[in-house]
Amino acid sequence: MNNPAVLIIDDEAPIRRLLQITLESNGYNVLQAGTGKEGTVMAATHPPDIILLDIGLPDDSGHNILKQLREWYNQPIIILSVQSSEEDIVKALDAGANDYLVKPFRTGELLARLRSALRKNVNEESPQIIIAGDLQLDLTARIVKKGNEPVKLTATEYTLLALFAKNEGRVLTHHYLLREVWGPGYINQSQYLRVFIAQLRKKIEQDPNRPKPIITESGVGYRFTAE
Amino acid sequence: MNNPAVLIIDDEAPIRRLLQITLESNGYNVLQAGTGKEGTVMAATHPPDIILLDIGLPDDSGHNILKQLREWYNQPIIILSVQSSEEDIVKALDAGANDYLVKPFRTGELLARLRSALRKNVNEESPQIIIAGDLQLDLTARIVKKGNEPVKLTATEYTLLALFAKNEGRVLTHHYLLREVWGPGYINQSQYLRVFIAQLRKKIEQDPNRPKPIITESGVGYRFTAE
DNA sequence: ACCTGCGTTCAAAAAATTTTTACAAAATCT
DNA sequence: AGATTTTGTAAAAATTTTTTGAACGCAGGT
Repeated sequence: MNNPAVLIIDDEAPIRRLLQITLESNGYNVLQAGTGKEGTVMAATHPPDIILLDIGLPDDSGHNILKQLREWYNQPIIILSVQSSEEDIVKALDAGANDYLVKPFRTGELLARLRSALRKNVNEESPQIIIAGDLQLDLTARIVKKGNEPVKLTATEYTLLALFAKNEGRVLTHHYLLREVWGPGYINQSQYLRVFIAQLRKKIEQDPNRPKPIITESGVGYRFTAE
Repeated sequence: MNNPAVLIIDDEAPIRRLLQITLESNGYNVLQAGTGKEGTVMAATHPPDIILLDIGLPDDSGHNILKQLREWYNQPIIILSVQSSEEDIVKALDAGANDYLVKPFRTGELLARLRSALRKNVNEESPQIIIAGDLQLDLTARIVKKGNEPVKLTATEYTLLALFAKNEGRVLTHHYLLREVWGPGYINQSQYLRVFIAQLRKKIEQDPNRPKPIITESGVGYRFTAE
């Protein structure tokens, strides 16, 4: 991964600044938020590769923010907290946190735990080239070919298709697709989805005899299949 | 995951025993090894879902064992250690450990970190697949296959079948099915149920010689059976 | 200022699904 | 066995969802 993006959610500006310096000098792109609300918005608009969340924020209990984030955010979340009680730690981990560091923490350890949390996700992203019928997706190069002809896709179309390719065979709900492609604020705009599915189909659809690669699951969502 | 298997590699028998009792009473299957060598062999012969590795063993530096395990073992490894120096922690995490707990650790925290480490693997893989005769339900992908042919189900039909599959062998009352599938306001619309049971049967019914998978319990409800 | 490409919105047509209705078949009770 | 209740099936009507075409507006480039 090139320059992973880290979102820091912490109400103490000095700590944010310290973290920013440390992280940036170690090759991370740093985003910051001073409140939980700001943090959830930023996570939605610029989804980072990992979140550092300080529990004990002014505008909302950090646990609520964690819960809120976990409803849709699937990347690692590391908790930073002055609370060292077992109860706090267990609560946060069971709410979906991946790790919990007690403040004051050691910089080297934080960096190591960041690397550890990010490592897994790298391993998961296995085949970067996906074949589906006569379709060929190169997710790293962002190139789509049908047969041997390159297919020209717009940004949104590509995001949508890539999402399908990464979840081949699985049904993706309208809800999920809208949130991933357009953002959490668009989960009711199913019309967008319909229009773009139609456009995608027009561009990537194969011989009429073959089964179509994007299957409609009426009332539920869509499924992309390689068969 | 049903009863995840945990491998404890620790040279102190009392600690192993303590861990065993704690873990078993929390629904884990426990494997034990008193030396690093024994541990690597056991991990290879009975691959556990997660490993608890005490660094500081007699026959080999724990770090070497960690490195050795990581050459092929992809499940989470949590380090337990009396060493709390930053150097040790960073070294272990960078060698592939997923977490690092300093002894003496708190039991609740250990359990929470176990859950956290296992959670990811559950989410990422292990599709929940239920087999019933020649029927195959993939509850995560929302796919139903009969033999090798995919079966096309509507949203309601699928909800109903998934409910049956999750309660295989159990009688589900009309009342219950109507409430779960259509909602609490529909518990008297038994006609809906009849129609959809008929449609489901038409789609998933097997060879006429086989017993039918959806059994009518007259006056009570229906039962789905895998045999 | 004028294109052009892209994303969004709207609306009507088409398709799929659910609900309703009516009646046949089966099971249960007396 | 006969009556009664419960269940199964088919087809229609009603509703929902999807597809499709067209048009609008914004932003970047010329």
